[in-house]
Amino acid sequence: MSIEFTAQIRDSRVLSDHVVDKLEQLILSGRYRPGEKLREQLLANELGVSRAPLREAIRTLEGRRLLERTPRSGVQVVGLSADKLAQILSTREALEGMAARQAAENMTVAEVNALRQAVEVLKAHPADVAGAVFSGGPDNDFHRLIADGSRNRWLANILVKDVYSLLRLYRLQAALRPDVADSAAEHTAIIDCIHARDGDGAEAAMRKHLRRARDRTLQLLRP
Amino acid sequence: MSIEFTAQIRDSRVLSDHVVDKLEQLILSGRYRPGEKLREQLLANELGVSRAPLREAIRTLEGRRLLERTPRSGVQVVGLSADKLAQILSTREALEGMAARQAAENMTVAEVNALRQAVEVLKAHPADVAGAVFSGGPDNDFHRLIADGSRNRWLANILVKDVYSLLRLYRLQAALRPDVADSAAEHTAIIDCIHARDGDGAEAAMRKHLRRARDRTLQLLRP
DNA sequence: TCGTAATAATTTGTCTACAAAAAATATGAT
DNA sequence: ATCATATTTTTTGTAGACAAATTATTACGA
Repeated sequence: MSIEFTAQIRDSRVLSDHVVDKLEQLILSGRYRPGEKLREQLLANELGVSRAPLREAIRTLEGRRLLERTPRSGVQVVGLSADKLAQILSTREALEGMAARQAAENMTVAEVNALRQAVEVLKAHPADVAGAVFSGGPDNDFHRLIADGSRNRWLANILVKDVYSLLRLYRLQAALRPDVADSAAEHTAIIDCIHARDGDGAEAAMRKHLRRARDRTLQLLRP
Repeated sequence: MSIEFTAQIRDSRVLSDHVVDKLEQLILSGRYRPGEKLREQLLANELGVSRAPLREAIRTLEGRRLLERTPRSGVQVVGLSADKLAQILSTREALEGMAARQAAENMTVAEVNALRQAVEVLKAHPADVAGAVFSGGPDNDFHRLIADGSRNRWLANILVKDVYSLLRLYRLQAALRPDVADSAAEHTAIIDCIHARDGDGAEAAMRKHLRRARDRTLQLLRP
């Protein structure tokens, strides 16, 4: 009975960690809507756990800004607004620009190839993207690969855990979807800079790409 | 000798919120060191609370990356490393650059004046800065004012709650302190751009400032 | 002496119960 | 009928107890 074996079969996570995932999934799938109030006992029953691990999970998701807590009043799914979305998208632009820069410095050749392939998938199956909002989807893949490629776990964590899940919530609720068709050229430009180890160029290209997507999204939202 | 809470238990916040603050303070003051393992029952006794609110507070501080949890093993204060610090400082550069840009777009004239005053305080009392690492201090004021001035609550929250507290931990443990003397000119350059509503310039100046501080810090850490 | 296995002790994870606060409902006065 | 007040009901916050897993300790054998 080796240590590696036991570590593999044993679930290294704990009940409240699973509750975090499940609850996030319930929110991101639309089961609980933005602004909706959650009753702890009901939710605990629905998830088949007691309130203790649920409350811990709530604190975690509160930290990710997916839940909002009003002391002695209750928790609710975060409310959506165009203003808040603008703030998130600006933050994303800053973070992902830096991610692209560091990806250009640190990505392996194999990872760059994986990036190109991700964009090919995007071009080949643009129809899939709409339905893939729930699970992340290929467009998310592209940005996720860059986040990981930055070799900056701190930055990647904020992007993946905090930013992307909230953006998925907006996309679902506002029926927004990334315009993959138009941004194919921009994606390629980003990859080319990363391939050439051009950090400045990669950051600039990524920020231009995200700025354009942000302007377009916000224009759709408040005309 | 237990660290009890005084009279203010009955406000809009809840016990676990106070535990978050108190525990953060214990870590940032050096009472619990980076890498140190925390035993829940002992800590709960010391704080004068039960384990339930303590565990909720732990989840919150885990989200802020100040604590690390190993399921069924325990929680420990986050470990420090030069590599991790480099990641945090790069992330900070990206975020605070964007904050400076948006501050240039959104700050009121009064806020810009407050900013100038903060720099004056910094120039007048450079000696205070070293001892002020624990409580934030005037240098923190400068960056905090810009974060607030960005009018981007999302970005400001990440900076203030996640980034700054961790940087304080590094400064305390590694006996690092910002070189306020040399950076006075850089501070002024940033403010001038903000005053002139020059977003591009403000972001560039802030990033240059932070890049220089980062290089200097990392050089001290691994020569 | 060192490493390994079995046992004991500690610590974490979860549940249930109770107290306190907030929300909902009912009651009464103007 | 409407507003304010008192009550009931619901929901949140905290504590304490128990079960499960990990860590420490001891005993044993090579």
